[in-house]
Amino acid sequence: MNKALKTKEKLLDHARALLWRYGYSNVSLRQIATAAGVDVALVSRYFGGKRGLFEATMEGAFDVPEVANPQALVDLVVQLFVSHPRDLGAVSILHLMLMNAQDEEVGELVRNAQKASLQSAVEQTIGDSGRAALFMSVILGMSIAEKSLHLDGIAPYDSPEYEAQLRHMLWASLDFEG
Amino acid sequence: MNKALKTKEKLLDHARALLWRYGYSNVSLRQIATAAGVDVALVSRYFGGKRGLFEATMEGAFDVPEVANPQALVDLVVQLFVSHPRDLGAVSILHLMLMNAQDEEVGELVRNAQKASLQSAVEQTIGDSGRAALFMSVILGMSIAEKSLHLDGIAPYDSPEYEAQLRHMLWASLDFEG
DNA sequence: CGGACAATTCAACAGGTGTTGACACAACAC
DNA sequence: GTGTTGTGTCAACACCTGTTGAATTGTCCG
Repeated sequence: MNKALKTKEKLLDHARALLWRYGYSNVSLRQIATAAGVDVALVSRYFGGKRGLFEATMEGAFDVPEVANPQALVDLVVQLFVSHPRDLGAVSILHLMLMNAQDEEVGELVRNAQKASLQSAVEQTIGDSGRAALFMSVILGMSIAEKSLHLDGIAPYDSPEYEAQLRHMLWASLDFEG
Repeated sequence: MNKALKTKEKLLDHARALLWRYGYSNVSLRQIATAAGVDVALVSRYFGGKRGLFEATMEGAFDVPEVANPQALVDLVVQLFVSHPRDLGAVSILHLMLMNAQDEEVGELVRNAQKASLQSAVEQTIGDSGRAALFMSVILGMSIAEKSLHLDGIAPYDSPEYEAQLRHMLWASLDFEG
């Protein structure tokens, strides 16, 4: 019983790393199983299939700490992306959104989960759903520009320039008067 | 000879519609060929394979009209996304970027083409590569938020609220002082 | 009509996918 | 020890993928 739990978590870890990063349909169960050092068949045995494995990886994925006010929210985002870019947390759920939200098979799952926890939390501390959406769009846009499109003008995550750009755009989103 | 050109273009049209929208690895040649009403084998015969077909669809994809100044650039973007959202142009090359820039097989191709034409054009009219990158990130972020994540707070493309949000964020990107 | 060549269809291929059921091995209960 | 259950391995399945070469149809010229 204990042993099985360990291999389940090994599968979950590598599934998160691969499925989130490269997208649900771009990673095969055999890749995941090989990375985890276990047999492919165990995925279907333990999680009921590929989709079940993916659903399991999303458990609590969008949980977010409570934040008092917009100022603190900006600081938190900056801290997550600039100061601790290596903490899988923020960067990897960004991959989860960017790579899987449009997938035909699991897209709705991702969108609903995001909406239910992350987005509603942001809306709550910002107060307005319009500004909250703009706030999210800044994070998404900056990330896409940097890591997916490799735009030259955007500094790497780890730099003070990136922090300045990110802060500027985040505050701009909060300044919007609808 | 003329007949072949017609079917080539039929293939190209449906390839653009499907590959750009759903991503290179999420669409099969048989889907494209069926949609175009031709045989799968013709893809390899005429374009040398799936990758060749995709490359052909990207010919001139990121070509962009010359724009005099940032003001006109903002107006153009607003016009493309708000006034004429049904014109395939802007929306579909956005899909091209969002769905394929991270693909393992054709990602670099897309990123290079984008960089070579669209991005450099934007940089030229804005004058600063940092602000230009932020400008692009606004478009990307707003699009992802609206069409991929389906954020509630963002109005649909066709509405005056969306135009106000878009204009606000675009100008904010141009206000950045690096 | 007949021939020549372009245009298209068809069947098959090798490889990869998720999933399944039968089997082998371990760990523990009695 | 034997038996039982949890745990993992293996081979095979049906299906889909991109690609290929041979066979077929279509089209225009003499």
